Amino acid sequence: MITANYIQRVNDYCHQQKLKLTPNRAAVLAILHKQNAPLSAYDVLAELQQQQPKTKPPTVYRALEFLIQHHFIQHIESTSRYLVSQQQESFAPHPLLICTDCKSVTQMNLSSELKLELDHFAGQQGFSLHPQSYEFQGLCASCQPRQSA
Amino acid sequence: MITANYIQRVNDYCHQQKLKLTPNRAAVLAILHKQNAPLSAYDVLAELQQQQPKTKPPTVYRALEFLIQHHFIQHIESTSRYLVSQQQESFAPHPLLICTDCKSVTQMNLSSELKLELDHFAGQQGFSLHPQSYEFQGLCASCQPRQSA
DNA sequence: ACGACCAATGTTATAATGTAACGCTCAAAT
DNA sequence: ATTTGAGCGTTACATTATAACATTGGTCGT
Repeated sequence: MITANYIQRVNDYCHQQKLKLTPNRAAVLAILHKQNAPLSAYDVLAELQQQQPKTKPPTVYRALEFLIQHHFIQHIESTSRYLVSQQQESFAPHPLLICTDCKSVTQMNLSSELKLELDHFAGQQGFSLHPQSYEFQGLCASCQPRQSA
Repeated sequence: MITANYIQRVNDYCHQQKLKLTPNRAAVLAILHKQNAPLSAYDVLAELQQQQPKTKPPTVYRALEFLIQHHFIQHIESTSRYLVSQQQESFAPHPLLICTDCKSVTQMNLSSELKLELDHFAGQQGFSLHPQSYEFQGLCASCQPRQSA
């Protein structure tokens, strides 16, 4: 999806929900969408500074915080990167698969049965899970040891 | 379990496995075990410096790396803390529940069926999961909004 | 015993990530 | 018209982590 169209769509959604997609926030989201890859806050900062050289870290972090809170992006904890959420009908996070070797990230879909089971196990410890804010570590297809034939 | 006994047990295990639990590594593990709570690398450093004032960050990070690699401790990615793995029969990580409010952490047990299902979903994306290196975000019992009766 | 080797550690310096605190502005609410 | 509060600018700093190189100390082959 073209970034401009995507931003427009997010903008519409924000109007509906009475959220303010300010120019800063839109710019940060656009940068993440255009790259479509996990970026560090300072990667985003560097991009922003192309447009507005005086931008400082808190500006970026504040925008990221807003975008995370409303599920437009996800914070990848294990690599300190930020990624646009793959969107189906609505804006929501997805469980992430993190390759511990090459650090690549894939968004995963879990069945609703499986989500219920996870809720159940978490509930045994008194926890209520945020929907789909999970990270799983493993090895991606390219980083798995090859079979010797 | 008393820390001295625990360290002894780890030491025995390391001998069996031909791993070297050096004094540094043992000291770091003992600190984490004694506190039995998620500690930052610099918390550990401060403790170590009580015993050996000239200790520097790389010493701690190297010990942590060893301890993580062999599953004696886990790195909590979302809070940059380190925690002794709860041990059943063997040394292995556990899925973690992280409270996004108070940052408390609980180790969770999943059924083996559930683990298989997770492997299945990850496999659809070509991923092979490391056993139980998962983090789930949610709210712990104390941080959940109360029902108004 | 001797030296070659290698893993672990010591040491210096710095990189990368994230935040506290304060003040300004501007639009919305009263 | 004032008040209020969210968003942002700015300074300074805190926290987390690592690169790079020197040193030590034990193990192995000869």
